[in-house]
Amino acid sequence: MIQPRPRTIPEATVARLAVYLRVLSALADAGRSTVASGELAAAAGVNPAGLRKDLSHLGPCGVRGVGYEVATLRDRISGVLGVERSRACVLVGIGNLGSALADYAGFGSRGFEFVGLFDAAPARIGQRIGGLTVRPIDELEDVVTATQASIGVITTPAEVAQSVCDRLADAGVRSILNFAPVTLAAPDGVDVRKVDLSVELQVLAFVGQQRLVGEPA
Amino acid sequence: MIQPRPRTIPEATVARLAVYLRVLSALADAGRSTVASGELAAAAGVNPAGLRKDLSHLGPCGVRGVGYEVATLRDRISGVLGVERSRACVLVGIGNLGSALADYAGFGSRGFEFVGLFDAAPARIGQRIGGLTVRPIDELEDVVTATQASIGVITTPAEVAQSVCDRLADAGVRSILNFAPVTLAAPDGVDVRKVDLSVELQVLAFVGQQRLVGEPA
DNA sequence: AACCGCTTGTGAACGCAGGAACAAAGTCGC
DNA sequence: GCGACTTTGTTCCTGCGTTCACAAGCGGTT
Repeated sequence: MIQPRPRTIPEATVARLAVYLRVLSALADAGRSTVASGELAAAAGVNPAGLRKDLSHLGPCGVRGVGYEVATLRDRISGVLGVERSRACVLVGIGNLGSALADYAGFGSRGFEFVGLFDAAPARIGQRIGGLTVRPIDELEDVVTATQASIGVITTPAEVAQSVCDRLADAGVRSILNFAPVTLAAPDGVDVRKVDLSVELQVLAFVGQQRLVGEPA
Repeated sequence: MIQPRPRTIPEATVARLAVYLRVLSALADAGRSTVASGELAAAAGVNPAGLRKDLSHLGPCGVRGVGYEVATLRDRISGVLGVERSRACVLVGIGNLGSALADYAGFGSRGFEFVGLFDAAPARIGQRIGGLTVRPIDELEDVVTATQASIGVITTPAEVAQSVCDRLADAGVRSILNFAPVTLAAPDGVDVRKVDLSVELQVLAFVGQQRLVGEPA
């Protein structure tokens, strides 16, 4: 399976492809067979021209004058994003947020499978969430090794996030999604991505108040 | 209180300011009095020059040859972000994720106060989370009006997110943070910001697999 | 009092993402 | 069979964000 296309896809495009994929799945379930870029862009909340440019990274996959075939495009994006391959993930920190992620059915249909839930609190160990049992943090390395998990999710308190990150990296995890409100340092070859819920809220509030000042109309 | 500075601050800068604020608070708690841009940038995970440019939007607030005074800079950023003003927020959808947000103490210290938790499921109504009682969704409009809440957070299932968004907007909420995996439409004047956890995971996985292909070393 | 080292703040160049406009291509109607 | 319409794929351009590099300024030292 050769790849004659430019092998790099911008990160912003990848994020939008995931959104398109969700919309296309909904359209397919609704029985739609084709869709034009304008409609798809409206459903995804983006500009039609930008959408077509995003799709052009996958090579030609539409029919001029008609639009895109829903099922075909969905499968094409699935293939590029690697949805059909199952990826083993471990999740550390089973508080409310960790429970929410472990319980979220949406991950399974996107190729992500949690193979281990870990926490340090004895009270949480043994809980069953989303078909898995919470295990003590000491077993982290063993599980990562045994399952070849490549993705780790950190939903611990900030104080222990760095040590968890170090242990994940040492155990061989190459991609880490961090929800703890700290900036993590990781060795080269390990990609850390941060999601900070309070920062999102802060930005939202700021643009809101700035709009009031800018447009006192 | 005049503002001779350019009154627009880039959104990307605002997001980083929130991160700097957190780091500065930690430094202040640790007893540090001054900090240089290099150290602060390392702690925040950004480029030193970019950090200085970000701070330049607030006007001069450092001392050349020395660095930044921790407490002063912290207070300056707090003022710009409006942390000290309390903002009333409502949260709709008290599942695992909603509970995690309602329970997260970090919001209170950033100027965000939840004044209403809502859910449609009778089983959840009456639960107490983070000092508040979950109320039926029917009371949403009344609470928003009474508290003048300006921020709404949606953590409902995707199917009902749009209707909740409509009701929030009608009730007068101007800023909405959406965690449901759908793209919401809102009238002009209402700012919707989306956080999609599965998209984050998807992007993380993609760059991880792309790195393997790109650098087979 | 003058020098030196350190750090900030800013100006310029680079690269990238986003938007608009246009040509290619395929389908539908006559 | 031919023309016109629709929609894609691409190209150009504009603006923003990021990075590098340097001048300005302050404290400490002699």
